[in-house]
Amino acid sequence: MSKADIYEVAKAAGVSISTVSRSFTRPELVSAKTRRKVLEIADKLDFNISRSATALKSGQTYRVAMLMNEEITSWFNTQVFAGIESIMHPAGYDISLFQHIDTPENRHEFFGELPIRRNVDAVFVASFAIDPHEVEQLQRIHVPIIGINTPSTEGFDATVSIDDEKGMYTATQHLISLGHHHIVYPSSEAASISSSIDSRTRGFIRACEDAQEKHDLDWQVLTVPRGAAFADSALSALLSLDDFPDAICCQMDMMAIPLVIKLGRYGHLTPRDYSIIGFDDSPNADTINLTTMRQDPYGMGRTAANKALKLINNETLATPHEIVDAQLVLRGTDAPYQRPQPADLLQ
Amino acid sequence: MSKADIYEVAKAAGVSISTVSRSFTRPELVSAKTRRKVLEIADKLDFNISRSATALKSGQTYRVAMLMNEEITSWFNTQVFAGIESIMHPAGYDISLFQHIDTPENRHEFFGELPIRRNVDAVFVASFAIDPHEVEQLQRIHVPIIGINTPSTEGFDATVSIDDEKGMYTATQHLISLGHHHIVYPSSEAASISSSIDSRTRGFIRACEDAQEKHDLDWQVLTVPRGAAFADSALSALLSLDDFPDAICCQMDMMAIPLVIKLGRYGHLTPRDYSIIGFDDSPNADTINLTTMRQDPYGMGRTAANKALKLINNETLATPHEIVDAQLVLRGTDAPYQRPQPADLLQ
DNA sequence: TTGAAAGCGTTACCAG
DNA sequence: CTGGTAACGCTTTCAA
Repeated sequence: MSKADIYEVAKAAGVSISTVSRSFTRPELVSAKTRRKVLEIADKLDFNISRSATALKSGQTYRVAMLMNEEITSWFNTQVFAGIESIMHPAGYDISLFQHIDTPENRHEFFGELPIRRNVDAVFVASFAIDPHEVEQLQRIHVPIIGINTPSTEGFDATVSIDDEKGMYTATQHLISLGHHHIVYPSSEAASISSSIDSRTRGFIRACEDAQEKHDLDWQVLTVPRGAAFADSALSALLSLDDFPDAICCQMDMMAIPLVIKLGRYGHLTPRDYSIIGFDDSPNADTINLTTMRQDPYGMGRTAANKALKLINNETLATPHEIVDAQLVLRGTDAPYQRPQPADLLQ
Repeated sequence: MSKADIYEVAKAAGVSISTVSRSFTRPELVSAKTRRKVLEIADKLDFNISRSATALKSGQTYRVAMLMNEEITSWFNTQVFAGIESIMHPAGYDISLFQHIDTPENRHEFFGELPIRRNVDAVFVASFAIDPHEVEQLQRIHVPIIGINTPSTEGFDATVSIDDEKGMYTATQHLISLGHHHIVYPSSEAASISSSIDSRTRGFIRACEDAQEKHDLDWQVLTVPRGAAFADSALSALLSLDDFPDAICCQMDMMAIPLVIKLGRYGHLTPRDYSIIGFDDSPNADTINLTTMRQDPYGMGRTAANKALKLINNETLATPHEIVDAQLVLRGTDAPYQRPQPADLLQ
């Protein structure tokens, strides 16, 4: 009694397979009575339309690919994925995930084989720089390519990006306008391929350079190795500075949050002793009261997905390429500059 | 020149479509020279085997469903998903996600329509209680059903679960053995359907009851409303207690982390003034040095996926149902009980 | 409103 | 090792 096919359903309902098919996919073409009967029998026989067959017949795959740097478990990737999913799933699409597309081996394998060729209806590329050659390769699959936080729009049918550079420029400016002079930017080493992280660094540098003369700044980028312990590396680098800075500008909240907590253990309290600003507004940023630049990767995923749906549907996009700004979220880790006071007076 | 089909490739390569097909899926059956030529031409013509057609032909869908409570963005869900993905993707499967399967509307819709019927090769059910009727419904799709942290193994072909109750029993025992007497368990209200959260509460209660007489305990479960602000609710409930507890036992790290940080602002410092233990070992637990019970949802996802693959392959599982224990991770938020001292002596 | 039949792109059997 | 061909389960004209 298991796995009845469309013929059995048709027979049991006393109709043709055409009618069974229509009862599911174009119910309006079938009389209410027939349809009800068909659906009822189908349910009894555990029957349902096969997506594979539908896909084959229609030429669509009802599947989209999502390429990402690193793991889906990172905050940013999860949020973008969830945003895309929230649009694509109800529209009948599954997401085929390709993680770690930023490692040389995976890149080579992926772009060499192009396993998604003819097997997805659209491709999302989240947050990594694919080089011109790879964009070309991707285009050969002849489906819409949608970028999220890609460094360039070149070769993409649509993109959504936050302006990382401008966002970090704003963050830095905020610290400068609070009167801080000694500003450090702890930065984990750039990935092998340029990513949005680098744009942020540029934003910091540009803001400092622009304000340099007027504000007599002492600023620096403090580069630490990538890896799981990057925040601890930054911490120790910070502590080993001759003068502890009066402001710290962070690449991301995942850098800022551990710093706030652990610097506290070494007697450096924010906002009393220094200001610090993060980037992302990721979980726990509000818990520690972190002032930060907010971005909305979930929303970007939704935007990207909506564009993809239109593109799949052969519609033309009014604005294929969108840039959104990060928002300054003022909380409790920033304060106007105050001349440092002898430690024993602080009690 | 776009989207060549298998016939064009065959013609261009001077072979039959059978050979083209075999060159991709059973290369060992084709001579090296022929294969190389076919692959080369296929690449030139942007051709690749269609998964939809393969799926149709083979009767498999190369798709699995994953049902989850709430959103994929939660730490637990993301980890389980990533674990499943890490096994299923290389094996050629996509994951079709069904979120919020715990809300009445979604449940009704999902189990009524059973949209995955005949459309997935396996179903993963993560961390929610489906009632007996729903298990029955699910079984009607005639594919393996694998549970992750389901409250019962009934109706599942395989399950992996952590023993939430035992884990929390252990956590509670640890606090008791440190000499704490006044222990509070802040708990967000149970979801509409029973989940692993409830097991943890039971573990706490049982541990307290078991130790009650011998240790003269004063324990309580402090229930607060669910929702985004559950940690703040717990915080204020805690602060409004007549006597502040000397130990806090938390449902999960997401409760413990904000509490540690925010209680600090109100002058309650751990481990000086109270011990606190979390559950999960989620991100930032180590940053704040939280003593907690570790679970490994990523690993559970992998285990579940491996079971699924075997089941799909009609193999029998030696141990279909596995239970793993949470591990006590001792860090810095627990200490032996000390009689509270007058506040002014603490400076 | 319904039915018959062709065809979507594979795979697998059977020949050669 | 390679080719011909039927069949997988559906959708979609075209006719009735």
